[in-house]
Amino acid sequence: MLQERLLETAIDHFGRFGFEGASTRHIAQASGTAMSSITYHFGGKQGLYLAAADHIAKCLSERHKPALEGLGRDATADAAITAEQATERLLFMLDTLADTMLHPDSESWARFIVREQQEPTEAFERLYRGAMHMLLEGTLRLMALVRPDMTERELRAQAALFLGMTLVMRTARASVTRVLGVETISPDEAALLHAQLRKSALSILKGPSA
Amino acid sequence: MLQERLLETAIDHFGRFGFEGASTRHIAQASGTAMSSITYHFGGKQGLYLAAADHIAKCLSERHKPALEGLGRDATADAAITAEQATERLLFMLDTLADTMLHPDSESWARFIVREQQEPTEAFERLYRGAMHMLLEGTLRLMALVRPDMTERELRAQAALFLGMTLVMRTARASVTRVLGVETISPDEAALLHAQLRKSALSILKGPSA
DNA sequence: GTCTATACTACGATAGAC
DNA sequence: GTCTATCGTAGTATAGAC
Repeated sequence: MLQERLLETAIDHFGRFGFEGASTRHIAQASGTAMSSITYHFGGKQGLYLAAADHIAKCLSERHKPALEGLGRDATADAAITAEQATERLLFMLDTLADTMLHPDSESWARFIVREQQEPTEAFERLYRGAMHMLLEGTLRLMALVRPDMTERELRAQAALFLGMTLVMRTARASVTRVLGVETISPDEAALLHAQLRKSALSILKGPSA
Repeated sequence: MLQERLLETAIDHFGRFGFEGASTRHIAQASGTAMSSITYHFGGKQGLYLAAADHIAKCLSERHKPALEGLGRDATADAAITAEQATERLLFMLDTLADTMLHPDSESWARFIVREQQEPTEAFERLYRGAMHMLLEGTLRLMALVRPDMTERELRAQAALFLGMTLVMRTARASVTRVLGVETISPDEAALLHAQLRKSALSILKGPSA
């Protein structure tokens, strides 16, 4: 499908070269079509950019659906979850997120998203509403069940730090490979990062061992 | 000084628009000079880009000098540090790094660096050698003193996660402000993030409370 | 729907005046 | 050292053929 092909090429090019640096000519050529197809299907460069953001949001939310299943539909359902269950679900969600960050697919998404994080445009709004919001609020709900002693503010700050521990595997990939002393992240290193993330999250969730 | 002005404008523009998207014309104009000054002083667009990376590395390493003082000069000096002292120094280093991430100066640096992390070029090499290497290896040295039970591999993975918890304040700023429910990070939110980072780091360093 | 052809603007590099 | 002027290339958008 031509539109799909254009979208995926667009995500790659916009992520690599930025909005201004990317060229509709190159995107069209790499998708095996003429530049004017972009005008026809997406209305222009800007339209293609926003459509690319929507596409990423859809892929991301698809990927994390299992980890969010049945969460936040209503307060009574959430209240039935025990602290132990919430902890296990939280670890599963972090695992899923880490999987995404270590998965090759996320490379082009990340380049796109990271740019939007630094200099948010309307595309970030679409990414947030389309995928991130669900993920963050789900995490918060679970954290509140595990740590009823923490204030809402503390929970939100901690959620940001949890996010950082997983995002770093993608957003600072070059530094992570250096500190691990490897060229690329092999399944071995992926397992190591997963395990260390799990241990750290558990330590944090259990709180300071007075 | 013209060169300094050009460098700072260059960091801002390259960070915002990427290497291809940035325009030497605009950089020169915003610095109040002619485009050919860039050719004269830096040899061209590429030369300016690399000089910008060096400039960031210098600023970064200057900023974290106090936290790294007297570390890693020789093994005997490090061995004299107790676990408690090492913990305190590690927390101080994380605090300093978080300060940098929350400081306005790091906004333009971050845009530049984050691009290089995704798609490393020679500029990343300069950033790493000029600043990041020192910081990461110093962190590792201290972590090894606090947790002699952890393997080298585990320590390195954990260092990456620590890095993530601080970097997120800058690299995913747009998401962090959303999850905190604020427009910008005020001193209040900065203090909250600092405190939560400290608590989390301590929990991780103490290990699972069996 | 998809292509080619074209209009217009902006890019980086460089030569030469001062 | 810093400027203006110019060259060749490449960008987006658009009109019109098929």
